[in-house]
Amino acid sequence: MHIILVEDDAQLGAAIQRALERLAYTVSWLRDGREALIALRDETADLVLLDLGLPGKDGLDVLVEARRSHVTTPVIVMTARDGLQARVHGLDAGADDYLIKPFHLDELCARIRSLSRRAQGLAVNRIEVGALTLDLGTSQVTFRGEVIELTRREFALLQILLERAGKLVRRESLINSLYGLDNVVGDNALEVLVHTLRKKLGYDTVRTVRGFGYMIPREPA
Amino acid sequence: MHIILVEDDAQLGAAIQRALERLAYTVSWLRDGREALIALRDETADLVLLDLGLPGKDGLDVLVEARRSHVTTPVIVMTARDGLQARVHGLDAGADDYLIKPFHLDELCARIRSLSRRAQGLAVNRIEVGALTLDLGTSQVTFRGEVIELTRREFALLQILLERAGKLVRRESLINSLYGLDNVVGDNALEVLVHTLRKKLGYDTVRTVRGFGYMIPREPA
DNA sequence: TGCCGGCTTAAGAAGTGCTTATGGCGCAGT
DNA sequence: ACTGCGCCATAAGCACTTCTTAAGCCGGCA
Repeated sequence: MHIILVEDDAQLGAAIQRALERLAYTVSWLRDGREALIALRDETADLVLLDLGLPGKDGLDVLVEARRSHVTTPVIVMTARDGLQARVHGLDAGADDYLIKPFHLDELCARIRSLSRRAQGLAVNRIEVGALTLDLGTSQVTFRGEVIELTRREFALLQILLERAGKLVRRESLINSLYGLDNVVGDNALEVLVHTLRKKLGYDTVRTVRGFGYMIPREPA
Repeated sequence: MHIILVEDDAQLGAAIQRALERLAYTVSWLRDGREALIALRDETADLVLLDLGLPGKDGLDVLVEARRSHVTTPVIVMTARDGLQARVHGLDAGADDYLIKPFHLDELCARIRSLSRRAQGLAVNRIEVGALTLDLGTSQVTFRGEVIELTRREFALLQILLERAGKLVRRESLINSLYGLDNVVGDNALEVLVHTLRKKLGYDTVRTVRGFGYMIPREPA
Protein backbone atom coordinates (compact mmCIF):
# COMPACT_ATOMS: atom_id res chain seq x y z
CA MET A 1 0.00 0.00 0.00
CA HIS A 2 1.38 3.32 -1.14
CA ILE A 3 0.86 6.47 0.93
CA ILE A 4 1.69 10.01 -0.08
CA LEU A 5 2.65 12.12 2.90
CA VAL A 6 2.49 15.88 2.43
CA GLU A 7 4.17 17.62 5.35
CA ASP A 8 6.64 20.47 5.48
CA ASP A 9 7.82 20.03 9.04
CA ALA A 10 11.02 17.99 8.80
CA GLN A 11 10.84 16.38 12.21
CA LEU A 12 7.21 15.39 12.13
CA GLY A 13 7.45 14.26 8.52
CA ALA A 14 10.39 12.03 9.24
CA ALA A 15 8.68 10.55 12.28
CA ILE A 16 5.52 9.71 10.40
CA GLN A 17 7.41 8.28 7.47
CA ARG A 18 9.50 6.09 9.73
CA ALA A 19 6.50 4.89 11.65
CA LEU A 20 4.49 4.04 8.56
CA GLU A 21 7.36 2.31 6.85
CA ARG A 22 7.81 0.22 9.94
CA LEU A 23 4.24 -0.95 9.37
CA ALA A 24 5.22 -2.02 5.85
CA TYR A 25 3.52 0.86 4.09
CA THR A 26 5.36 2.53 1.23
CA VAL A 27 5.65 6.25 1.86
CA SER A 28 6.43 9.07 -0.53
CA TRP A 29 7.12 12.19 1.46
CA LEU A 30 6.52 15.51 -0.27
CA ARG A 31 7.08 18.89 1.33
CA ASP A 32 5.51 21.18 -1.20
CA GLY A 33 1.91 21.95 -2.13
CA ARG A 34 2.51 22.12 -5.85
CA GLU A 35 4.24 18.79 -5.90
CA ALA A 36 1.45 17.35 -3.83
CA LEU A 37 -1.17 18.44 -6.32
CA ILE A 38 0.74 16.88 -9.20
CA ALA A 39 1.21 13.66 -7.27
CA LEU A 40 -2.46 13.56 -6.28
CA ARG A 41 -3.61 14.00 -9.85
CA ASP A 42 -1.60 10.94 -10.81
CA GLU A 43 -3.80 8.80 -8.58
CA THR A 44 -1.04 6.29 -8.00
CA ALA A 45 -1.33 6.49 -4.24
CA ASP A 46 -3.78 4.50 -2.18
CA LEU A 47 -4.04 7.21 0.42
CA VAL A 48 -2.87 10.74 1.06
CA LEU A 49 -1.90 12.35 4.37
CA LEU A 50 -2.20 16.07 3.83
CA ASP A 51 -0.91 18.79 6.09
CA LEU A 52 -2.83 22.03 5.78
CA GLY A 53 -0.06 24.55 6.51
CA LEU A 54 2.14 24.29 3.46
CA PRO A 55 4.58 26.45 1.57
CA GLY A 56 4.00 27.02 -2.11
CA LYS A 57 0.32 26.27 -1.97
CA ASP A 58 -2.17 25.94 0.83
CA GLY A 59 -3.19 22.41 1.70
CA LEU A 60 -6.89 23.11 1.40
CA ASP A 61 -6.39 24.54 -2.08
CA VAL A 62 -4.55 21.43 -3.08
CA LEU A 63 -7.40 19.29 -1.86
CA VAL A 64 -10.08 21.41 -3.52
CA GLU A 65 -8.27 21.43 -6.83
CA ALA A 66 -7.61 17.73 -6.71
CA ARG A 67 -11.26 16.96 -6.06
CA ARG A 68 -12.24 19.32 -8.83
CA SER A 69 -10.09 17.16 -11.10
CA HIS A 70 -12.12 14.15 -9.97
CA VAL A 71 -9.35 12.62 -7.91
CA THR A 72 -11.04 10.17 -5.57
CA THR A 73 -8.05 8.95 -3.59
CA PRO A 74 -8.86 8.93 0.13
CA VAL A 75 -7.37 11.92 1.93
CA ILE A 76 -6.67 12.35 5.63
CA VAL A 77 -6.12 15.97 6.54
CA MET A 78 -3.72 16.90 9.33
CA THR A 79 -3.79 20.34 10.83
CA ALA A 80 -2.41 22.30 13.70
CA ARG A 81 -5.31 24.70 13.56
CA ASP A 82 -7.50 23.69 16.36
CA GLY A 83 -11.07 24.73 16.24
CA LEU A 84 -14.12 23.56 14.50
CA GLN A 85 -13.81 26.19 11.78
CA ALA A 86 -10.88 24.59 9.96
CA ARG A 87 -12.29 21.17 10.47
CA VAL A 88 -15.56 21.93 8.78
CA HIS A 89 -13.74 23.49 5.89
CA GLY A 90 -11.53 20.47 5.55
CA LEU A 91 -14.43 18.07 5.29
CA ASP A 92 -16.27 20.39 2.94
CA ALA A 93 -13.26 20.43 0.69
CA GLY A 94 -13.43 16.69 0.32
CA ALA A 95 -11.27 15.22 3.06
CA ASP A 96 -12.27 11.75 4.19
CA ASP A 97 -10.94 12.07 7.69
CA TYR A 98 -9.33 14.56 9.96
CA LEU A 99 -6.58 14.68 12.58
CA ILE A 100 -5.72 17.54 14.88
CA LYS A 101 -2.08 17.96 15.83
CA PRO A 102 -0.62 16.82 18.03
CA PHE A 103 -1.91 13.32 17.54
CA HIS A 104 -0.71 9.87 18.48
CA LEU A 105 0.70 7.66 15.80
CA ASP A 106 -1.56 4.90 17.02
CA GLU A 107 -4.53 6.98 16.11
CA LEU A 108 -3.16 7.83 12.71
CA CYS A 109 -2.60 4.15 11.98
CA ALA A 110 -6.10 3.26 13.02
CA ARG A 111 -7.54 5.90 10.72
CA ILE A 112 -5.41 4.69 7.85
CA ARG A 113 -6.56 1.16 8.35
CA SER A 114 -10.22 1.97 8.54
CA LEU A 115 -10.03 4.36 5.63
CA SER A 116 -8.27 1.95 3.35
CA ARG A 117 -10.89 -0.62 4.23
CA ARG A 118 -13.73 1.77 3.63
CA ALA A 119 -12.25 2.70 0.27
CA GLN A 120 -12.82 -0.86 -0.83
CA GLY A 121 -16.47 -0.73 0.06
CA LEU A 122 -16.14 -2.89 3.12
CA ALA A 123 -17.62 -1.82 6.40
CA VAL A 124 -15.56 -3.96 8.70
CA ASN A 125 -11.85 -4.18 9.23
CA ARG A 126 -11.76 -7.80 8.38
CA ILE A 127 -11.25 -9.81 5.26
CA GLU A 128 -12.49 -13.37 4.96
CA VAL A 129 -11.62 -15.58 2.07
CA GLY A 130 -12.14 -19.29 2.25
CA ALA A 131 -10.61 -20.61 5.47
CA LEU A 132 -8.63 -17.40 5.96
CA THR A 133 -9.50 -14.44 8.12
CA LEU A 134 -7.44 -11.31 8.36
CA ASP A 135 -8.29 -8.69 10.96
CA LEU A 136 -6.75 -5.32 10.24
CA GLY A 137 -7.66 -3.90 13.63
CA THR A 138 -5.89 -6.51 15.68
CA SER A 139 -3.50 -7.64 12.94
CA GLN A 140 -4.57 -11.19 13.58
CA VAL A 141 -4.85 -13.93 11.04
CA THR A 142 -6.76 -17.14 11.46
CA PHE A 143 -6.59 -20.13 9.19
CA ARG A 144 -9.13 -22.95 9.55
CA GLY A 145 -10.14 -21.39 12.86
CA GLU A 146 -6.65 -21.31 14.33
CA VAL A 147 -4.71 -18.15 15.02
CA ILE A 148 -1.58 -17.91 12.89
CA GLU A 149 1.41 -15.80 13.91
CA LEU A 150 2.69 -13.80 10.99
CA THR A 151 5.54 -11.34 10.78
CA ARG A 152 4.88 -7.81 9.53
CA ARG A 153 6.06 -8.52 6.02
CA GLU A 154 4.09 -11.72 5.78
CA PHE A 155 1.05 -9.90 7.04
CA ALA A 156 1.46 -7.10 4.52
CA LEU A 157 1.81 -9.59 1.69
CA LEU A 158 -1.20 -11.57 2.78
CA GLN A 159 -3.25 -8.40 3.11
CA ILE A 160 -2.51 -7.34 -0.45
CA LEU A 161 -3.28 -10.77 -1.82
CA LEU A 162 -6.52 -11.05 0.14
CA GLU A 163 -7.69 -7.58 -0.82
CA ARG A 164 -7.44 -8.67 -4.41
CA ALA A 165 -8.49 -12.24 -3.79
CA GLY A 166 -9.44 -14.07 -6.94
CA LYS A 167 -7.33 -11.72 -9.00
CA LEU A 168 -3.79 -12.09 -10.09
CA VAL A 169 -1.41 -9.64 -8.42
CA ARG A 170 1.67 -8.84 -10.44
CA ARG A 171 5.13 -9.43 -9.03
CA GLU A 172 6.05 -5.86 -9.77
CA SER A 173 3.03 -4.55 -7.98
CA LEU A 174 3.82 -6.64 -4.92
CA ILE A 175 7.46 -5.64 -4.83
CA ASN A 176 6.50 -2.02 -5.13
CA SER A 177 3.91 -2.17 -2.41
CA LEU A 178 6.16 -4.10 -0.07
CA TYR A 179 9.50 -2.48 -0.72
CA GLY A 180 9.07 0.70 -2.74
CA LEU A 181 11.38 1.85 -5.48
CA ASP A 182 14.19 3.39 -3.45
CA ASN A 183 14.80 0.16 -1.69
CA VAL A 184 16.04 -1.91 -4.58
CA VAL A 185 15.62 -5.38 -3.33
CA GLY A 186 17.08 -8.67 -4.40
CA ASP A 187 15.34 -10.72 -7.03
CA ASN A 188 14.08 -13.46 -4.84
CA ALA A 189 13.15 -11.58 -1.68
CA LEU A 190 9.52 -11.86 -2.67
CA GLU A 191 9.82 -15.54 -3.38
CA VAL A 192 11.33 -16.21 0.01
CA LEU A 193 8.54 -14.24 1.61
CA VAL A 194 5.93 -16.22 -0.26
CA HIS A 195 7.66 -19.37 0.82
CA THR A 196 7.54 -18.55 4.53
CA LEU A 197 3.92 -17.52 4.19
CA ARG A 198 3.04 -20.79 2.51
CA LYS A 199 4.80 -22.70 5.26
CA LYS A 200 2.35 -21.20 7.71
CA LEU A 201 -0.78 -21.31 5.59
CA GLY A 202 -0.30 -24.53 3.69
CA TYR A 203 1.09 -24.81 0.22
CA ASP A 204 -2.09 -24.48 -1.79
CA THR A 205 -3.44 -21.20 -0.47
CA VAL A 206 -1.16 -18.96 -2.51
CA ARG A 207 -1.08 -19.81 -6.18
CA THR A 208 1.85 -18.98 -8.43
CA VAL A 209 1.09 -17.64 -11.88
CA ARG A 210 4.37 -18.19 -13.59
CA GLY A 211 5.85 -15.16 -15.28
CA PHE A 212 3.30 -12.77 -13.81
CA GLY A 213 2.74 -13.01 -10.08
CA TYR A 214 0.60 -14.60 -7.38
CA MET A 215 -3.01 -14.92 -6.37
CA ILE A 216 -5.22 -16.32 -3.67
CA PRO A 217 -8.28 -17.95 -5.21
CA ARG A 218 -11.63 -16.78 -3.93
CA GLU A 219 -13.01 -20.28 -3.95
CA PRO A 220 -10.57 -22.89 -2.71
CA ALA A 221 -9.77 -25.03 -5.75
CA MET B 1 6.18 -3.48 -27.32
CA HIS B 2 9.58 -1.86 -27.67
CA ILE B 3 10.79 0.91 -25.38
CA ILE B 4 13.93 3.00 -25.74
CA LEU B 5 15.30 4.05 -22.37
CA VAL B 6 17.72 6.97 -22.33
CA GLU B 7 19.36 7.26 -18.92
CA ASP B 8 22.97 7.79 -17.91
CA ASP B 9 22.68 6.74 -14.28
CA ALA B 10 23.76 3.11 -14.22
CA GLN B 11 21.79 2.05 -11.18
CA LEU B 12 18.51 3.68 -12.07
CA GLY B 13 18.81 2.62 -15.68
CA ALA B 14 19.37 -0.98 -14.73
CA ALA B 15 16.47 -0.91 -12.29
CA ILE B 16 14.08 0.49 -14.87
CA GLN B 17 15.25 -1.89 -17.55
CA ARG B 18 14.86 -4.86 -15.25
CA ALA B 19 11.42 -3.77 -14.16
CA LEU B 20 10.14 -3.18 -17.66
CA GLU B 21 11.54 -6.39 -19.01
CA ARG B 22 9.81 -8.17 -16.20
CA LEU B 23 6.58 -6.77 -17.60
CA ALA B 24 7.38 -8.27 -20.99
CA TYR B 25 8.39 -5.01 -22.60
CA THR B 26 11.48 -4.99 -24.77
CA VAL B 27 13.96 -2.38 -23.62
CA SER B 28 16.92 -0.84 -25.42
CA TRP B 29 18.95 1.11 -22.90
CA LEU B 30 21.05 4.01 -24.24
CA ARG B 31 23.26 6.23 -22.10
CA ASP B 32 24.17 8.94 -24.55
CA GLY B 33 22.25 11.83 -26.05
CA ARG B 34 23.65 11.46 -29.53
CA GLU B 35 22.84 7.78 -29.65
CA ALA B 36 19.36 8.57 -28.43
CA LEU B 37 18.71 11.00 -31.24
CA ILE B 38 19.79 8.49 -33.84
CA ALA B 39 17.62 5.79 -32.33
CA LEU B 40 14.66 8.15 -32.12
CA ARG B 41 14.97 9.10 -35.77
CA ASP B 42 14.69 5.43 -36.72
CA GLU B 43 11.18 5.36 -35.28
CA THR B 44 11.44 1.71 -34.41
CA ALA B 45 10.42 2.23 -30.81
CA ASP B 46 6.86 2.38 -29.57
CA LEU B 47 7.81 4.66 -26.70
CA VAL B 48 10.80 6.57 -25.36
CA LEU B 49 11.79 7.21 -21.76
CA LEU B 50 14.08 10.21 -21.82
CA ASP B 51 16.21 11.48 -18.96
CA LEU B 52 16.96 15.18 -19.19
CA GLY B 53 20.41 15.29 -17.57
CA LEU B 54 22.57 13.57 -20.16
CA PRO B 55 26.20 13.56 -21.26
CA GLY B 56 26.97 14.23 -24.90
CA LYS B 57 23.80 16.09 -25.61
CA ASP B 58 21.12 17.57 -23.43
CA GLY B 59 17.91 15.58 -23.25
CA LEU B 60 15.73 18.50 -24.20
CA ASP B 61 17.80 19.17 -27.29
CA VAL B 62 17.38 15.57 -28.32
CA LEU B 63 13.65 15.87 -27.96
CA VAL B 64 13.42 19.18 -29.81
CA GLU B 65 15.54 17.94 -32.68
CA ALA B 66 13.62 14.71 -32.96
CA ARG B 67 10.31 16.55 -33.11
CA ARG B 68 11.76 18.88 -35.69
CA SER B 69 12.48 15.79 -37.77
CA HIS B 70 8.80 14.85 -37.46
CA VAL B 71 9.38 11.95 -35.13
CA THR B 72 6.02 11.32 -33.49
CA THR B 73 6.94 8.50 -31.13
CA PRO B 74 5.47 9.13 -27.66
CA VAL B 75 8.09 10.42 -25.23
CA ILE B 76 7.99 10.37 -21.45
CA VAL B 77 10.50 12.75 -19.92
CA MET B 78 12.14 11.93 -16.59
CA THR B 79 13.52 14.80 -14.59
CA ALA B 80 14.98 15.51 -11.16
CA ARG B 81 12.86 16.68 -8.26
CA ASP B 82 13.55 20.40 -8.55
CA GLY B 83 12.71 20.56 -12.21
CA LEU B 84 9.27 22.09 -12.32
CA GLN B 85 10.78 24.60 -14.67
CA ALA B 86 12.20 21.83 -16.79
CA ARG B 87 8.82 20.16 -16.80
CA VAL B 88 7.16 23.05 -18.54
CA HIS B 89 9.96 23.21 -21.05
CA GLY B 90 9.73 19.49 -21.57
CA LEU B 91 6.07 19.61 -22.44
CA ASP B 92 6.70 22.59 -24.68
CA ALA B 93 9.43 20.70 -26.43
CA GLY B 94 7.04 17.92 -27.32
CA ALA B 95 7.06 15.43 -24.47
CA ASP B 96 3.82 13.51 -24.02
CA ASP B 97 4.23 13.01 -20.31
CA TYR B 98 6.81 13.54 -17.62
CA LEU B 99 7.91 11.98 -14.34
CA ILE B 100 9.65 13.60 -11.40
CA LYS B 101 12.48 11.60 -9.85
CA PRO B 102 12.41 9.74 -7.66
CA PHE B 103 9.28 8.01 -8.86
CA HIS B 104 7.68 4.69 -8.18
CA LEU B 105 7.81 2.04 -10.84
CA ASP B 106 4.07 1.58 -10.48
CA GLU B 107 3.70 5.11 -11.63
CA LEU B 108 6.00 4.64 -14.56
CA CYS B 109 4.19 1.52 -15.66
CA ALA B 110 0.82 3.19 -15.38
CA ARG B 111 2.01 6.05 -17.54
CA ILE B 112 3.43 3.71 -20.09
CA ARG B 113 0.23 1.75 -20.29
CA SER B 114 -1.99 4.76 -20.52
CA LEU B 115 0.24 6.44 -23.05
CA SER B 116 0.53 3.43 -25.29
CA ARG B 117 -3.21 3.04 -25.14
CA ARG B 118 -3.86 6.70 -25.73
CA ALA B 119 -1.81 6.41 -28.88
CA GLN B 120 -4.28 3.80 -30.06
CA GLY B 121 -7.38 5.66 -28.98
CA LEU B 122 -8.37 3.13 -26.33
CA ALA B 123 -9.61 4.24 -22.95
CA VAL B 124 -9.83 1.10 -20.87
CA ASN B 125 -7.52 -1.39 -19.31
CA ARG B 126 -9.16 -4.25 -21.04
CA ILE B 127 -9.40 -5.30 -24.61
CA GLU B 128 -12.30 -7.38 -25.86
CA VAL B 129 -12.45 -8.83 -29.31
CA GLY B 130 -14.90 -11.54 -30.20
CA ALA B 131 -14.67 -14.30 -27.60
CA LEU B 132 -11.33 -12.97 -26.33
CA THR B 133 -10.71 -10.73 -23.35
CA LEU B 134 -7.33 -9.44 -22.30
CA ASP B 135 -6.97 -7.63 -18.98
CA LEU B 136 -3.85 -5.52 -18.76
CA GLY B 137 -4.21 -4.89 -15.05
CA THR B 138 -4.26 -8.50 -13.96
CA SER B 139 -2.55 -9.95 -17.04
CA GLN B 140 -5.39 -12.40 -17.48
CA VAL B 141 -6.83 -13.66 -20.70
CA THR B 142 -10.21 -15.29 -21.12
CA PHE B 143 -11.44 -17.14 -24.18
CA ARG B 144 -15.10 -18.10 -24.47
CA GLY B 145 -15.46 -17.23 -20.80
CA GLU B 146 -12.65 -19.43 -19.59
CA VAL B 147 -9.38 -18.20 -18.15
CA ILE B 148 -6.47 -19.20 -20.36
CA GLU B 149 -2.96 -19.58 -18.97
CA LEU B 150 -0.48 -17.85 -21.23
CA THR B 151 3.25 -17.40 -20.90
CA ARG B 152 4.67 -13.90 -20.98
CA ARG B 153 5.71 -14.06 -24.60
CA GLU B 154 2.37 -15.42 -25.66
CA PHE B 155 0.66 -12.71 -23.67
CA ALA B 156 2.77 -9.98 -25.24
CA LEU B 157 2.05 -11.28 -28.72
CA LEU B 158 -1.66 -11.54 -28.09
CA GLN B 159 -1.72 -8.04 -26.66
CA ILE B 160 -0.15 -6.57 -29.79
CA LEU B 161 -2.49 -8.45 -32.07
CA LEU B 162 -5.55 -7.49 -30.08
CA GLU B 163 -4.56 -3.85 -29.86
CA ARG B 164 -4.49 -3.82 -33.61
CA ALA B 165 -7.37 -6.23 -34.05
CA GLY B 166 -8.79 -6.24 -37.54
CA LYS B 167 -5.56 -4.91 -38.93
CA LEU B 168 -2.66 -6.78 -40.36
CA VAL B 169 0.45 -6.69 -38.16
CA ARG B 170 3.66 -7.15 -40.06
CA ARG B 171 6.18 -9.78 -39.14
CA GLU B 172 9.00 -7.30 -38.64
CA SER B 173 6.80 -5.13 -36.51
CA LEU B 174 5.99 -8.09 -34.27
CA ILE B 175 9.57 -9.27 -34.03
CA ASN B 176 10.70 -5.76 -33.26
CA SER B 177 8.13 -5.30 -30.53
CA LEU B 178 8.70 -8.69 -28.99
CA TYR B 179 12.45 -8.96 -29.21
CA GLY B 180 13.86 -5.47 -29.67
CA LEU B 181 16.63 -4.22 -31.88
CA ASP B 182 19.70 -5.69 -30.24
CA ASN B 183 18.20 -9.06 -29.73
CA VAL B 184 18.57 -10.66 -33.11
CA VAL B 185 16.42 -13.71 -33.11
CA GLY B 186 16.02 -16.62 -35.46
CA ASP B 187 13.47 -16.20 -38.20
CA ASN B 188 11.04 -18.80 -37.07
CA ALA B 189 10.89 -17.92 -33.40
CA LEU B 190 7.78 -15.92 -34.15
CA GLU B 191 6.16 -18.77 -36.00
CA VAL B 192 6.72 -21.12 -33.11
CA LEU B 193 5.25 -18.55 -30.77
CA VAL B 194 2.19 -18.15 -32.95
CA HIS B 195 1.85 -21.89 -33.01
CA THR B 196 1.79 -22.28 -29.23
CA LEU B 197 -0.65 -19.43 -28.96
CA ARG B 198 -2.96 -21.05 -31.48
CA LYS B 199 -2.79 -24.30 -29.57
CA LYS B 200 -4.32 -22.51 -26.60
CA LEU B 201 -6.79 -20.29 -28.43
CA GLY B 202 -7.88 -22.54 -31.25
CA TYR B 203 -6.48 -22.52 -34.73
CA ASP B 204 -8.76 -19.97 -36.30
CA THR B 205 -8.30 -17.03 -33.95
CA VAL B 206 -4.99 -15.90 -35.37
CA ARG B 207 -5.01 -15.59 -39.12
CA THR B 208 -1.89 -15.82 -41.25
CA VAL B 209 -1.45 -13.32 -44.04
CA ARG B 210 1.05 -15.03 -46.21
CA GLY B 211 4.11 -12.99 -46.98
CA PHE B 212 3.21 -10.15 -44.62
CA GLY B 213 2.26 -11.11 -41.09
CA TYR B 214 -0.67 -11.97 -38.85
CA MET B 215 -3.96 -10.56 -37.72
CA ILE B 216 -6.86 -11.27 -35.39
CA PRO B 217 -10.14 -10.45 -37.14
CA ARG B 218 -12.43 -8.08 -35.32
CA GLU B 219 -15.51 -10.08 -36.24
CA PRO B 220 -15.08 -13.83 -35.96
CA ALA B 221 -15.17 -15.18 -39.49
C1' DT C 1 8.64 -30.61 -60.21
C1' DG C 2 11.03 -27.33 -57.46
C1' DC C 3 10.93 -23.36 -54.64
C1' DC C 4 9.19 -20.44 -51.03
C1' DG C 5 6.81 -19.34 -46.89
C1' DG C 6 4.80 -21.02 -43.14
C1' DC C 7 3.75 -25.10 -39.80
C1' DT C 8 5.04 -28.60 -36.60
C1' DT C 9 7.79 -31.13 -33.52
C1' DA C 10 11.67 -32.20 -30.67
C1' DA C 11 15.65 -31.02 -27.95
C1' DG C 12 19.05 -28.13 -25.72
C1' DA C 13 19.52 -23.51 -23.59
C1' DA C 14 17.87 -19.99 -20.84
C1' DG C 15 14.89 -18.33 -17.53
C1' DT C 16 11.86 -18.53 -13.43
C1' DG C 17 10.56 -19.96 -9.06
C1' DC C 18 11.34 -22.94 -4.80
C1' DT C 19 13.99 -24.20 -1.00
C1' DT C 20 17.51 -24.10 2.44
C1' DA C 21 21.40 -21.98 4.65
C1' DT C 22 23.83 -17.92 6.19
C1' DG C 23 24.67 -13.51 8.11
C1' DG C 24 23.27 -8.66 9.27
C1' DC C 25 20.33 -5.77 11.73
C1' DG C 26 17.25 -4.03 15.17
C1' DC C 27 14.87 -4.74 19.39
C1' DA C 28 14.24 -6.38 24.12
C1' DG C 29 16.02 -7.86 28.36
C1' DT C 30 19.80 -7.91 31.35
C1' DA D 1 26.37 -1.08 26.53
C1' DC D 2 26.13 -6.14 25.85
C1' DT D 3 23.78 -10.24 24.56
C1' DG D 4 20.30 -13.16 22.60
C1' DC D 5 16.58 -13.63 19.64
C1' DG D 6 13.63 -12.96 15.77
C1' DC D 7 13.08 -10.98 11.30
C1' DC D 8 14.56 -10.42 6.89
C1' DA D 9 17.55 -9.98 2.70
C1' DT D 10 20.90 -12.51 0.14
C1' DA D 11 23.06 -16.34 -2.00
C1' DA D 12 23.44 -20.85 -3.99
C1' DG D 13 21.67 -25.13 -5.74
C1' DC D 14 17.92 -27.52 -7.63
C1' DA D 15 13.55 -28.53 -10.31
C1' DC D 16 10.76 -27.27 -13.58
C1' DT D 17 8.89 -24.28 -17.35
C1' DT D 18 9.47 -21.56 -21.25
C1' DC D 19 12.04 -20.07 -25.22
C1' DT D 20 14.91 -20.51 -29.20
C1' DT D 21 16.91 -23.17 -32.51
C1' DA D 22 17.10 -26.69 -35.85
C1' DA D 23 15.25 -29.94 -38.94
C1' DG D 24 11.73 -31.90 -41.59
C1' DC D 25 7.08 -31.24 -43.35
C1' DC D 26 3.10 -29.43 -46.06
C1' DG D 27 0.76 -26.73 -49.51
C1' DG D 28 0.53 -23.03 -52.97
C1' DC D 29 2.36 -21.33 -57.05
C1' DA D 30 5.34 -20.79 -61.04
